[in-house]
Amino acid sequence: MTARAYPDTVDEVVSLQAPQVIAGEKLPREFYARHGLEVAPELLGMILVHETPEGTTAGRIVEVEAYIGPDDRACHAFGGRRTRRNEVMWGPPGHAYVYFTYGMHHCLNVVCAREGMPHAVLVRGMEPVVGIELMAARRGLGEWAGSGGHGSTATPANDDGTGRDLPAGEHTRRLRELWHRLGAGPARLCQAMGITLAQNGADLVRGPLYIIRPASAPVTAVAASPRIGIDYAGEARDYPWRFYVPGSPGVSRPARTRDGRAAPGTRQAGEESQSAR
DNA sequence: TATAAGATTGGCT
DNA sequence: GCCAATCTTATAT
Repeated sequence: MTARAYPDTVDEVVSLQAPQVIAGEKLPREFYARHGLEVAPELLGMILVHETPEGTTAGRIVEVEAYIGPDDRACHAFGGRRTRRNEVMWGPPGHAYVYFTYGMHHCLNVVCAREGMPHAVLVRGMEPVVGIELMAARRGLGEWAGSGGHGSTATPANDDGTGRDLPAGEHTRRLRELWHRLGAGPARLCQAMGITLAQNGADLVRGPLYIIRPASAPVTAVAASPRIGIDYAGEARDYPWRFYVPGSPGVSRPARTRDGRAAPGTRQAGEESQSAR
């Protein structure tokens, strides 16, 4: 039983890019001014938007992780550490905490809770909604998403350059893979959205980087798992503070469970369902 | 000033 | 599955 259907046709993708999907209310300060564990799952399905001189990009958030302050060993503010890097976490809610890591990657967090209480939600995965070609260009995948070239419904990855239609299954596989490469993972997402340290501290309630509640396409299923990449965090590594939309191609990787097996609903881009189908 | 590690990704075995 | 890339940040001399 699938919780949500993912695009099988070009038309469905086009409809997902339609303006009404991003027509919605910008999330107010009060939305963010709550405990990180309360905000995190509610961010799933919301639309992250970034307006830049290059153009506007937007994506549907499908994977997040909560980092909840001085007592959370995985949190940058663990132990009450207040540094130049994490300073924004300590400020008022509704701002972007962007940090640079591994010498090349940026990660976006949404600051929650109250000023002086460093909660943040890491945005780890999205499904591209607006500006897919710009995202692809930023990610160095221009040839993947270049304008299709024929027909008014030309969309990313629907064209093999021969002018012929692709088989339906192959089409779906390519779409899932493109979406995965554009939005699955905190650093991929930032690169696609044009988010860098320049956005660190940005006010999500006032500026060109913001999150809206979509007028349609609500999330129908939420799964939880341990957070990714925090083996250093002691027993906190097992806390189920990662939230994601099962089956979405925008989810970065399978859940890690205590016994090391992949959890349900974490199929990767382009994968076919293993079970009933 | 020096050193180690990182809320990752992509390429190769 | 393993490992290099690449450099800011945090922390220890």
